[in-house]
Amino acid sequence: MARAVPSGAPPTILHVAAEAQVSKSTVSLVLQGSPRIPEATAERVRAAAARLGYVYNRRAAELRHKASNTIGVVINDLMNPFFAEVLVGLENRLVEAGYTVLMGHSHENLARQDQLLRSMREQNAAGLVLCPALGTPAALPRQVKAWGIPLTVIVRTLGSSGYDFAGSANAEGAALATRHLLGAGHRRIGFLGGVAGTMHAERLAGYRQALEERGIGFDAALVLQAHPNRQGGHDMLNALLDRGTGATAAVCYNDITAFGALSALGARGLRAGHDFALTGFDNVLDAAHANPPLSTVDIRPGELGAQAAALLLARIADPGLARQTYYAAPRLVLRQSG
Amino acid sequence: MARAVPSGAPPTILHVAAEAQVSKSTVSLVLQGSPRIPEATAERVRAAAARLGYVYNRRAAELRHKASNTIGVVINDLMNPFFAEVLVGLENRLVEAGYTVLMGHSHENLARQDQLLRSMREQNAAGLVLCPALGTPAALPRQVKAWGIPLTVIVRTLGSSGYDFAGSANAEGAALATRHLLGAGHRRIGFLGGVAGTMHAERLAGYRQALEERGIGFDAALVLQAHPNRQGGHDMLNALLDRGTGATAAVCYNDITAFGALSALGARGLRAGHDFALTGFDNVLDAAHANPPLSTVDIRPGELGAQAAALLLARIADPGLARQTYYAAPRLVLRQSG
DNA sequence: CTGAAAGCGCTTACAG
DNA sequence: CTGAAAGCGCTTACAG
Repeated sequence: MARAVPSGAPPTILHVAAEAQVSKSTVSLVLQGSPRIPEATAERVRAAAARLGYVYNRRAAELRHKASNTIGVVINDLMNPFFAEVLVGLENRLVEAGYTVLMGHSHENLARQDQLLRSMREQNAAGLVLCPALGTPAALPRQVKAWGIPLTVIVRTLGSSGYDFAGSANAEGAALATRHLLGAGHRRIGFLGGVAGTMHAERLAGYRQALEERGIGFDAALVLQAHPNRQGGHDMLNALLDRGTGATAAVCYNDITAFGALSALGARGLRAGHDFALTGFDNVLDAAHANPPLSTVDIRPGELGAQAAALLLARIADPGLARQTYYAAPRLVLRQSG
Repeated sequence: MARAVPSGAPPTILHVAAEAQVSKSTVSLVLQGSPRIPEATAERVRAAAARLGYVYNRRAAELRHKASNTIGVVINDLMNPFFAEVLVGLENRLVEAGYTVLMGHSHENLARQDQLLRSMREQNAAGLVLCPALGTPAALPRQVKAWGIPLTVIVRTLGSSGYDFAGSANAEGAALATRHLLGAGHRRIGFLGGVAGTMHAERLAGYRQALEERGIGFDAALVLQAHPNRQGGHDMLNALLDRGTGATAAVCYNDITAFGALSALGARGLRAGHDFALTGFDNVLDAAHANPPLSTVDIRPGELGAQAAALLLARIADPGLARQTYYAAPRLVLRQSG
């Protein structure tokens, strides 16, 4: 049925109008689903559009309409499954709401992050979601606000106000994990942490608080820091054991750090949950099938992404809203590792 | 220094032209970096633009210019780190080339995939890269071609011609892994496979071929199938052992399947590389820090993504090109699991 | 209920 | 080397 377009160029609403014998205004109205057009006319227009293989030109519409159905999201590290899960939850909600998503990966690189944000601005994004790269200046949200683009910051904070935020209750989560280990009888518990600019300080504070509740002194020798990835977790666990700290358990900064620690334990012929106890943070999909399955603090990464999308959508709908935040309530998931 | 825009509306090239005392054509030319404008004038224009906080409106430019600097990529399953790594490689190359990427996640859902592709078309994407959801009709590339949009298919094939493709040499890779296990003395080797529509058949063929080279009969009881994820790998390994097939090793469809198998082994008190040998396929980042570290077939996921981007960019530059393909050459990476 | 006209912010020949 | 004019494909008042 597809008929060749007269000139070979893609058909526009003008062609559709001619085909359906109406004016182009009518076509435009039909395309927008306006109730002002009687169903019979609308049907004729839609049939004509289908016959010509017409494709709506969203950029033209947006230029005229001064709207945008595009949302930009820039993520710092997709190599961490936590962020991949957050992104999927985010994308899903945004697509359901009729948006299309511009995605960028900063690789924790500030220059790249800037480039990405700037190009999304040129693309006229209706909103931006940012998981800030390490070292992102706290003034960034203000800058984006000055651009007139709604912004939701996720996971990592950037100062304590001036932007909508979706993340997790970090101190509370780490305290949960620590209390669990304490309850299992451990007294020398390591903290395999992250680096400055991440949620390291908050999670460490939760660990400390749980210790204090039990009247157990804080021992800095039990706290390690590294880039919170598999290699970092691997190295920190080895350092913890090599240091002779007498640790029998460790709270890990996040799940992938714990995976690295699991691997280091295995290489030493030790089995988590038996010879040493380990907890993670995030509850990524992989945690359930780690070897052994990882006990962790569940903050539902996908849901976190979906909530971030919801905050942004609400802000776009009503820019006057008060500051919005979402903090995932942590829940301990016990498996075999500790 | 930022000066308020007269009317409160964002400045356009007209404002910049007025500010710099030139015509808007000149501004446009300067913005495009045309050599026709003398440096002194260009500098004046750039200064004026900066003063006004001017932002280039790419949609308007593209509408007029009939170009697009946007590329759509739709991925079937970001929960598999393999695809996340491919996406990162892809995105990186595309951004370096000056494009901005529209990203969609199909979740292996055909209707969603269609919706995503359609909306990227409306956004006027300059090109598309697709990792097809399970069950994608082989006619899809033809359809996209009819839209006039360059397409690169990745990882999974869709018929054997009519589109550019970036993937891996699957039979060869699986044969490599199988030969290694054979060389280590294993004779009863399981194949923990995927499902139809994935690369299952190709990888199984490689496994079979390696067996035949050694004159070892193919035993269907050693071949299992499941969704190629952690749970699938976990279940297949248990089934393989419960079946009493006498298997002492297994070639896994991909790395995450192997991770699931590693977990199942651990739950049985068995250690891969010692009590049972296991190989993966992909060499995702996690493989190096699995417990124990996973021997696998490296197909360099990030590079695969970058190559896919290169194919698409070449096709955009010259639509007349002959069919292009990239098959990652598999390389065996030996670690502790087998 | 539908049409003619203006205009969104750019680029691109075409003059001069 | 720079300016005036037309136009990309839409939407939006405004008439009728």
